[in-house]
Amino acid sequence: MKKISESTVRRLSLYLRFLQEASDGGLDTISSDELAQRGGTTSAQVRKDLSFFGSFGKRGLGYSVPELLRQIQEILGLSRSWKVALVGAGKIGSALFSYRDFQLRGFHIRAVFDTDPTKVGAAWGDLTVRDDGEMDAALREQGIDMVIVAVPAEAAQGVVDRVVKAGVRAILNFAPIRLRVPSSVALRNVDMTVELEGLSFALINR
Amino acid sequence: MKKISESTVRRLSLYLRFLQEASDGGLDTISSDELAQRGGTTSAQVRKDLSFFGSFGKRGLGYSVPELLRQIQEILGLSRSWKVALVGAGKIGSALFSYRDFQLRGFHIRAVFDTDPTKVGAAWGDLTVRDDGEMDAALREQGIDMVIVAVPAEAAQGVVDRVVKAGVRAILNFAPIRLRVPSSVALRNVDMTVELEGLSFALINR
DNA sequence: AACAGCTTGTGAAAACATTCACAAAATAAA
DNA sequence: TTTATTTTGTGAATGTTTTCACAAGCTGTT
Ligand SMILES: NC(=O)c1ccc[n+]([C@@H]2O[C@H](COP(=O)([O-])OP(=O)(O)OC[C@H]3O[C@@H](n4cnc5c(N)ncnc54)[C@H](O)[C@@H]3O)[C@@H](O)[C@H]2O)c1
Ligand SMILES: NC(=O)c1ccc[n+]([C@@H]2O[C@H](COP(=O)([O-])OP(=O)(O)OC[C@H]3O[C@@H](n4cnc5c(N)ncnc54)[C@H](O)[C@@H]3O)[C@@H](O)[C@H]2O)c1
Repeated sequence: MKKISESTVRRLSLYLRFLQEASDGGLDTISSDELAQRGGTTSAQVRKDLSFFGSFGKRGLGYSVPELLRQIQEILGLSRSWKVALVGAGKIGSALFSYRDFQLRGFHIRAVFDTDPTKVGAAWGDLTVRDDGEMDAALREQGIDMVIVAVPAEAAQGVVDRVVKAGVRAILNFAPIRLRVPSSVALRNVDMTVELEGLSFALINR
Repeated sequence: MKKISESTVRRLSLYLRFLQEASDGGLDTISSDELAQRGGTTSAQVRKDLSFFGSFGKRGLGYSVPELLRQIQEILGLSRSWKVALVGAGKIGSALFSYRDFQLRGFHIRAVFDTDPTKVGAAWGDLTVRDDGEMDAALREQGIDMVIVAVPAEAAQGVVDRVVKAGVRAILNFAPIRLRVPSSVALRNVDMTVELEGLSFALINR
């Protein structure tokens, strides 16, 4: 299969979101142009993005909202549910844990780990925060698909090495550090400092 | 001035971080190749990125760590301090508020707003959570440079319209929605669902 | 059945970003 | 001083992504 760019995948996520809104609004067809306007892109871009995966539209008409919704969910792997573990039960960890949108889209947090004895044992929803030492075995036993890393930067690489060794192949990292992972592991970083610095640059350059 | 790409700016942020580490480690020169390896890029890329802004290195030697540190801070606008307001004193808002890295890099949260009467009036550090109704005037009075939007998606566009009208020209958005802003306003989105969906796509495509 | 009005799907062109490759400059050693 | 070694800065080459532009296909109308 042809290599799909990261920007295409990001845009598919956005299209999916608009389709959901359109669907909630009772709309049943949508054109590439409408999709584009909502996403701040062009209709040609929308069509090109979709064309990597097939032809889902009807000329003269546009796309069937429920049909395209289903197709993009399929493409992105969202028709199944994913088992997620959260490492680091701190401030950002707890915000993420209670974030309903994740559940809603099929990302289910099934385990939470921390090293802090004052946090281990705490009840979080229907889970218990477990000791970090149990992580390696638990990831395998529970068949965890993805790990969210929300530990301090100094601890992050160590955690990730163990996570990778345990066979997990997708990681979402919140620590402000460039993690090293084998190329077989998918890694995304959420780096808020980089975003703020980008804004700073924009402010002084106009 | 030539247009600088967003990827270049992102990488500058990363270089800055490595330079800080190098500086803390007592290193006083660094080569484009060392910088590249830490950032998962190539030495040519590092040199090209820097070349948009000047020549900071010495052939045969590399870059002076403190000098390049200062230069990149200057380029990114980090030699001054920025006044930031936080809108939405919820779970993610409170995590962000207590995030020390922001302060450390010159982003100072100077005001927090919320609509919820049970939150308004609460003491957050040396600030008081203020009523959302006071926001428009306060942004101007305090000379706020940037706003962090951490309100529910439904409320985000409304908040942003007011923020823009109040003259703020940089926004960091956490709500899972595509905000519309005039092109004179810099906008960055932190969209965790998009990242998770990217991981999902990666998992089913190898 | 033919025509008018739209919108898709897609090669080709244009714009943009990364990598290559090497002359130029700096240092240190002979 | 000359030579060997290192690493920058940068045009040119290559690779990637976006935009353009239009034939092909679908619907509804006459
Ligand atoms: N708070 C924010 O808004 C924010 C924003 C952006 C990035 N981050 C980053 O996210 C990470 C967490 O930030 P936070 O504010 O939640 O910090 P925090 O101190 O509140 O939480 C970190 C948690 O990780 C736990 N921990 C430490 N080592 C561990 C290990 N080896 N295994 C498991 N758990 C371990 C700690 O006990 C603590 O509970 C940091 O890297 C931070 O830079 C935070
Ligand atoms: N919690 C997370 O981990 C997380 C992760 C990613 C994105 N987000 C997004 O961040 C936003 C906030 O999420 P949260 O979990 O903190 O929700 P939350 O409900 O805890 O907080 C939202 C806060 O915004 C306030 N608010 C509502 N309308 C407002 C207005 N017009 N002006 C000012 N304040 C207003 C509410 O009173 C509440 O205190 C949401 O858009 C959410 O989708 C949250």
